Amino acid sequence: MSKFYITTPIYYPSGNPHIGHCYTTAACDTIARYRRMQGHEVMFLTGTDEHGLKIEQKAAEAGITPKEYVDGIVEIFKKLWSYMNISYDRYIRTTDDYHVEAIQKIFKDLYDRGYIYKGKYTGKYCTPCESFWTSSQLKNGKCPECGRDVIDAEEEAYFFKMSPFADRIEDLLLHTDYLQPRTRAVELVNNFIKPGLEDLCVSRTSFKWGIPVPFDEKHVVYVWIDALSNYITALGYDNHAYKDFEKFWPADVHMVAKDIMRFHAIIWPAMLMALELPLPKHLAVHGWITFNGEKMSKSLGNVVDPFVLGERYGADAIRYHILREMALGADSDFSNEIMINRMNSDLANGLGNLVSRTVAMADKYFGGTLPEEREAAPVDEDLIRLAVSIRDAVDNYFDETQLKNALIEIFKLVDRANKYIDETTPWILGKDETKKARLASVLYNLLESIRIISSLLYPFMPSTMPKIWEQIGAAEQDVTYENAKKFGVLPINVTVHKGEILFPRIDADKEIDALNEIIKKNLPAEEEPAYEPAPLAEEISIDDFAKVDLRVAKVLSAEKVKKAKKLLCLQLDDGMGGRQVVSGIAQWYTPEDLVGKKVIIVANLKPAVLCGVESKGMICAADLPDGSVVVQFADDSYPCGAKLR
RNA sequence: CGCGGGAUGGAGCAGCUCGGUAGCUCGUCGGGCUCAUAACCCGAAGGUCGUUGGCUCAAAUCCUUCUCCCGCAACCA
Repeated sequence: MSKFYITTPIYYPSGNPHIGHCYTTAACDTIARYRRMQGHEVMFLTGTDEHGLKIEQKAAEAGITPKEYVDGIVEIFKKLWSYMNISYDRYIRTTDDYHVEAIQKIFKDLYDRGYIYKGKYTGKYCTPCESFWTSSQLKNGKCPECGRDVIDAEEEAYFFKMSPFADRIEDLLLHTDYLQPRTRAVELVNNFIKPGLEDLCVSRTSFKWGIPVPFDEKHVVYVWIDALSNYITALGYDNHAYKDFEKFWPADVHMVAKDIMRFHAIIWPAMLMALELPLPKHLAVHGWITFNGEKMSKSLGNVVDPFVLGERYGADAIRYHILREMALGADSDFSNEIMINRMNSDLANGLGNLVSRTVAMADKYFGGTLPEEREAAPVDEDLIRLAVSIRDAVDNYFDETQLKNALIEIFKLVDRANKYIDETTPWILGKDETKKARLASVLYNLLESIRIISSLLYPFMPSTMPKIWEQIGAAEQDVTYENAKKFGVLPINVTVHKGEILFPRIDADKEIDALNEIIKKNLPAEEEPAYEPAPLAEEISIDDFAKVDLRVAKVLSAEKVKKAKKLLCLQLDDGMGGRQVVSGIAQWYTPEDLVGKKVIIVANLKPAVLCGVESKGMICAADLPDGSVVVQFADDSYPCGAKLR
């Protein structure tokens, strides 16, 4: 028996799971179930990445220990997975003892091999938050957490050498089918490999909630090694908790969302190369689920609670919707309208109704049990031909991780079967005693089509398909992968059982109203985030202030900086010969808005180069609560160059 | 000229690798049917396949110009 190892990322439990987590996990679950059906020995791994500063802070806010905090959220993740029928084989938590032990060994191993060395990490540091930020994380040059000033600082840290692996990674991305879809390979290579791979900072001293570096206890292992290694520690690599490493490694598929593609496309292979381990076969990257076109986020107030959706429509309907809607690589928009349309047209009108009408007719005309007499007709052939061909097509799509297309393929048979009913008009046959044999054939062919459909659909909707099997009188041995390619599997005198409606039709208008109601109610966002002015900066003396030279200047001309989204380049008359200033206000002001107006500038600011354009000074403007910026215009009567104090 | 992706009937997408009747889902309109969850089936309307030029007997498909969108990178001094 061949093996198949598939993983979700390990999720960061700094908040409750949302529909995006559901997508990745449901997709992996579907693949895992399909592979099991095919007879592979499957290892399906998911878990949580539980260390780091953010967890430490969240726990502190809640007044509990980090472990207590993550325990609570992990509970919710597991509950959701059980609710969504996720058949994971193993759940790894980075706080598990065996993982901690293994990470320490791996870190030491990499150090001994010479790939990890001690160095200095420099960055922008916010003292009150005790956090380092990269300059791109800063907001308006200030700490993104608290809005206060940051200082240049450095801390001692361990680094992982990336450069030795650059060539091999480039080859992996460009010349193998590791990355699925391949569209982003060139982008990764151009942006990260060609400019030179920077060594990776793999330890921190600025927070405590992590795995201590074994030979230098004031450091904790930073996320890369801690989290990415889960894919091997969960199999027992460098630990004694499990013994499956030899059997399951390398992974067949790591599935991730595009935001963490880079780590899995570059860092993870580099680590494995350093450890001299085989590389995973595929990295399947999917897009984000957007909500009414916007990226899902709590602050936008559009998080759809999977528990709420599941309660209303059932886990299978949600699984179907997200798997049917999402294509590998691309984002897909999630809205209540799209979701309800999909569930109504495919599940209720298409599949559900097909089962319902077929079973109802068998019941009505034959009391539930088909007679053994048969009469074939040419019109049957097309249906049967399609029915036995579906499995191969689905196989191919699974090999390419194209679950959406697999579903489309299966539903072609649903449509074909519904059409077959019209072609054969069983309700007319039913009125003619001499047509009983023909009628039995028609119904049998329909039941067989449904059997094949439901067998192949089982990995997608594992709780509803058994209900269909019950209704069409299929036994467990009838709905195997093997039989999904055969026609004529059900007993000739099969007995159907009328059952509940599988997918109730949803009243779209009412339902959308109801959902909007719920969204509104669930959002504490109603507490209009009162405008919180940024915290007061540190007190300064009059001498400090005297260092700042504020001047009035007139905008002579302005133009957008090419290649920059936010920057305007302004030529100013500062009464001192003129100067050029670049300002990040292009989103809120056009050049015409500014020309001729007078502004206040910080005139003695050290010049800097932004996007290749020199800027001498900065324009004074106010930050608004919604993130926009308002320029402080000066009265036209002020002379250019006038000094403010 | 930073890198990459995209622009196809009202909406959302496929087709483009390897040129040759423009297809699917939803929506709209008309018809059929009555077994079924007001479901199902058939038909119709609706597209100069973003723009310019080119190669070709023939271009949505190959090359070129431009415009606009979206990622990534850079940037609110």
